[in-house]
Amino acid sequence: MNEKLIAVNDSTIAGIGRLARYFGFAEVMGRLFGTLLMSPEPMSLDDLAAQLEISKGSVSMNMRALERWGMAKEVWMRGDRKKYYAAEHDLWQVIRNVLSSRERREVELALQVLGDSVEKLQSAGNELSPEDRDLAEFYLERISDLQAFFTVAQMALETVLGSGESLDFDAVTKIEIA
Amino acid sequence: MNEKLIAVNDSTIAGIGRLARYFGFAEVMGRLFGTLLMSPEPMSLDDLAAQLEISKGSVSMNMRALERWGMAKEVWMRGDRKKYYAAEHDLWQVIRNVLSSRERREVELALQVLGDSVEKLQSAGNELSPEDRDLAEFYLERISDLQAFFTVAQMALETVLGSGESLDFDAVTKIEIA
DNA sequence: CTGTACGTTCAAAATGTTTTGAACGTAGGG
DNA sequence: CCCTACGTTCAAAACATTTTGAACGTACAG
Repeated sequence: MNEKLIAVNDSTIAGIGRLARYFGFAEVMGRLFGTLLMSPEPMSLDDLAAQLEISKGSVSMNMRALERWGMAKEVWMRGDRKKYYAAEHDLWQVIRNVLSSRERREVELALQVLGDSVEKLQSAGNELSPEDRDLAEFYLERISDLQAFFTVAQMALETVLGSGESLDFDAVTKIEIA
Repeated sequence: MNEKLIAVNDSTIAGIGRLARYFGFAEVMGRLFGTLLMSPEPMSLDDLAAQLEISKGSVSMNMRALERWGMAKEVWMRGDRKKYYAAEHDLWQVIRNVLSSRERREVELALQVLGDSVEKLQSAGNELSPEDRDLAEFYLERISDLQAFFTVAQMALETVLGSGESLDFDAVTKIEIA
């Protein structure tokens, strides 16, 4: 294969590895995804292990993670009992998969915890000393800021998730904050 | 201090620590930020080390990082030679600081690398065998998808960064993709 | 000038994460 | 029914990150 093609392949894979790390995934996972994305043909576990020079065990585990994230799909090759994988190459789909299974949970959890805190502070009511009452007041303000923050995040998220094909930014535009 | 207030303080700080980790920062950094955010008064390094039960060295290093990220500010207390810190409590400001000094660079770098790849592929021109020519074609398609992706990210980023006070989602709405 | 109360630094230790590879399970070909 | 070519698992090893604390520098009070 041509040297320049190899260079392009390498830097793309490295870049996607970097990006994966950025998004909180294992870097190898990103490199596996990148390798598949830059392959015209599906690849077997051994192909992947060979190309990235990592152990087969690692490939196996990371590929299953990629599958769970909806970033790669198994491809059946007739007359071959190896497993072959292909990358989900619609990047918007990938983003939607990740946002919906990970970020959404995270935001909901945060809002949940904040809501609980507000309740707790309100229920603390009159068992508080005067100083503590001021502090509770202060906490409520800060927590309200955090709630506003996560609520906007949630709206943006749901808007992106609700968008079809390639990301529809017109819809995102409709979000407003009080 | 009232038990419920302590519980709220703790869970908020833990949550912000978690969030920090999510954003690729050290968790302690997040807890330091959270501690300051939930404190009505600025706090000294020793205060912070005591409250979080971590070493002073760690506090010192992490606070400087927080300062660099524009997430905390030094506050001068007259008649005291300790350093006091307060959190930047405008969360939109914090987000803008982070996006502008970190994500922006990242996106620009990615687009840079992708552009270089396109050039390289085009310059590879006729030194390619027929198979390699097909592969180059394929690479160009995939890279073009990546470019589209990062370009939208860049637009979204710049729009958020250009927004004033609290995030203006109307502006974000204006972004469209081809 | 001296002592003290601080902040900073950084090497070593503790801790956490990733990677490996050998052991194992399994299905399908012969 | 065995043998082989695979995929999976997981404990141990390699590696990376974070935390600590002792050593150090500095500035200020007395």
